[in-house]
Amino acid sequence: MFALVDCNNFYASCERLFQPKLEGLPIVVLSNNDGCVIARSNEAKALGIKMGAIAFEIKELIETHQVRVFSSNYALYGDISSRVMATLGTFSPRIEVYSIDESFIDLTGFGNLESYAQDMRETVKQNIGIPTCVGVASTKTLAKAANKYAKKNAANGVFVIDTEAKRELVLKWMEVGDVWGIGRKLGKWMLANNITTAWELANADKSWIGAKMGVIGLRMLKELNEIACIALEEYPSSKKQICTSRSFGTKLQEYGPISEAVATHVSRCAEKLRRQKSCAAQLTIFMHTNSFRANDPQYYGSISIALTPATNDTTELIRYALVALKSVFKEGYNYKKAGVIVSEIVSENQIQQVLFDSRTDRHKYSKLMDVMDQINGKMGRDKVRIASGGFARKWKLRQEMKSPNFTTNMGEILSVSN
DNA sequence: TCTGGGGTCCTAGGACCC
DNA sequence: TCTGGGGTCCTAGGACCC
Repeated sequence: MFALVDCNNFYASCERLFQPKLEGLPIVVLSNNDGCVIARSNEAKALGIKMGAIAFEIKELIETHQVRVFSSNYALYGDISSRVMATLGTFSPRIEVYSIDESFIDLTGFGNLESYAQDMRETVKQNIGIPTCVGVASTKTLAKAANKYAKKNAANGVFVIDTEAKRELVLKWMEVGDVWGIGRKLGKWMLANNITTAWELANADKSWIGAKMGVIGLRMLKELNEIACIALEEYPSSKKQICTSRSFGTKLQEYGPISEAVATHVSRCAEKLRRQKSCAAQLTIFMHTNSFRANDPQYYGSISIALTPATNDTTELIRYALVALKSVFKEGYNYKKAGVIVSEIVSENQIQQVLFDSRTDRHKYSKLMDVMDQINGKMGRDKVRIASGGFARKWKLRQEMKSPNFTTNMGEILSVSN
């Protein structure tokens, strides 16, 4: 049996943790650059604020109803997430952290699942302060469905599918578009073919689904019918591709600040590579204008270069990246976003060596990176960094309403006065 | 004025091999 | 008139997830 534990309105709940006066009030959290809504408290949902709503378009609604608005604070959410996951980890030897706010937990062999799930919820709420809901079932897809049902219908926040009647109840209640793995396109197609509920999908003609959706569809049918096809993944496999990209706070025309942004993104990618002990053999740089500004001339530039040998050295990656950037940068555009992708990722101890390496002192640089990571790990991100990342940060995000980093920065720790 | 960021898997088709 | 059988690798595009 799998439990799926999902935090309720996670980002909004995190913002409330250290500001309990916000309890009961509508809250929204905005995407990077304060662009659109990515999390809402129940009160905000009740006002009709949609997921993905564009911030400036709902300004009036926000003002009228005194909605509290936050810029996203990923340092906070990430830290709270790891605390939630650590607590959940005490409930089973096998847990898969599926996303920042969700975990699958193996409960095979556990007795009285209903009260055990209830206990997990209460412990997380007690220890961390984050509300959750729990769905339990024999496959991951059904656990997802049970969780969704619990969120809407279960007073105690828990639903266990342990009888055929309960499976039928949930699947008949669930819209087909809400099934895990059915997105916008397939959802539309299902409706056009008179499949409206998860139950109808579970009982649809196999060969017909197979023809349209291939093995993914067949797997989904099995999962909905209690045949588990998707295993618990306790240990995250290393990434095959790593991307760091950001929109700029304002539009940029000049090469200088854009190159600083790119250098900074490269540093992040290199850190992520080193954290998973791997190197990349390909580097892609992209940059583009704002496609929403219909009257602006548009440009999308991108270039990929091979790295031989594969590397995770920040200094080397930045050097390549800036050469690449020069070749795609064109004068005369209003740039909105730039990003870096590293791919063709290999384990750091399985690198194909090259005979004529331009760098003969790799071991020195590798030590340098170790030291940098150690210092930054202890003293905070970018305490030591490569100068081409710049200092003016003209490209930095708009984040006008960010809460303090209550749990990750000593300088911003909650202060209590009498 | 203002529209996020980061991933994975699968399939079809082309090019190539013996 | 007739033209085999069995593979692999790569890429682009489409779909999905949070």
